[in-house]
Amino acid sequence: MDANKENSRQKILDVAIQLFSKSGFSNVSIREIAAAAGIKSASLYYHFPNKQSIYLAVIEHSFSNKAAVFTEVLGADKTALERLELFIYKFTEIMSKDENFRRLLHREMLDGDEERLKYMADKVFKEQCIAIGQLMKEVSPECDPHMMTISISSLIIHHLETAPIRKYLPDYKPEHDQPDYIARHVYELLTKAIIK
Amino acid sequence: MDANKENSRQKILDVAIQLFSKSGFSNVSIREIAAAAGIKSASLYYHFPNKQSIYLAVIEHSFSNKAAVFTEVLGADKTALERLELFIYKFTEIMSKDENFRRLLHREMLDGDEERLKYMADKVFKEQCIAIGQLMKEVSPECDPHMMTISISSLIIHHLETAPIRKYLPDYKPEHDQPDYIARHVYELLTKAIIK
DNA sequence: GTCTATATATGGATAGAC
DNA sequence: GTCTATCCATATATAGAC
Repeated sequence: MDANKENSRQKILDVAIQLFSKSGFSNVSIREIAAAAGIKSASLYYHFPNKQSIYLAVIEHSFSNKAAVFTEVLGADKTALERLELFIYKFTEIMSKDENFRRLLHREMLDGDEERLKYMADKVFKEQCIAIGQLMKEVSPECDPHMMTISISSLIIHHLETAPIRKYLPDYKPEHDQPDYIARHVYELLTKAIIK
Repeated sequence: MDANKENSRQKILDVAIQLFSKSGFSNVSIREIAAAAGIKSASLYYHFPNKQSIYLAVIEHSFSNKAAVFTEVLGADKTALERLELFIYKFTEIMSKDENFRRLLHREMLDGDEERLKYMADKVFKEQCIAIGQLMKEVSPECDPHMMTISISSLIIHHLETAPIRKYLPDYKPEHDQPDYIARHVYELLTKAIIK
């Protein structure tokens, strides 16, 4: 039946995102994906023409709908500074939960070709970047919106992404891994100068 | 002669760091490394027992001597704030020049096992983290030294590392890629609150 | 130290039955 | 839609000559 076709396709994508996120494109075999999806590798070729197309479907599926999440927060009926705070907390929370997305993003930054990077820029980031840039100019008119936007996302993503190594670094405390702690740190870093 | 042995070994490491940095461990073949080093793949096994050992040698070679570079800057006879500024500019400049190191680091964060992450923490970062943490407490006694240290390095590394995609993002200007511009942005972000 | 030749394994992909 | 069987390319690694 038709339901099986969609079921299998979805199952393949579900296991593939996990595997690709964990190990990267070339460290995941067709056989591995098929086994995790509960079918034989030949059957997988009924749903996708080749390995590359699975990966691209994973990227597209994983990156779509990310842009829309923050539109609400960034357009809320609050002061600019309140919206900034809200965005930082929301962004940290969402990024903290979606490790697959974070790692795929990370991998694409290293190995994505020009076409894929442009796709990500246009379809995943552009809309939010404009909104955050706008917000930053409201908060601080003379700032560089491009640099500030990158800085904010960098701070949040990097604190989350460095968790595996930070625990071996000086002054580490378990609460450093908690989304709210990270969000607070980032918000205060932006709004309070370290010198009085 | 003995010189040839060391020459070949060094040549292999030199080409291997470039290839591993560019494509990652599993996307580089022994044949590729051998060809780039000007020998046949069988000859490569005279110098290294297997592919993994080449990679580990590359990591060790590439990551050693990184820790010492900043000791001078961080120990300079200046005010804490001046040392912070000096460190940020120096760190940005060095990271900007050594793309191989940056990308290997990036890859290790994704794929490094516990042992390699611990090695990196101890041998590459620990010493500097302590120095920067100390410096930050001098500049701002009530700050969280662990979070501040990660934040500073994140900001710098991420601005450099996102260069390939930033050019497709809103408000991008070519000077955003220049080390001095990035360093200035980071220093001002830390020292000037975005709200007055 | 470097070579040629080759053993051996694994992975992507296809053919054709059910 | 999924299977079994198989082709073919590529990769790591070894054997043994020079």
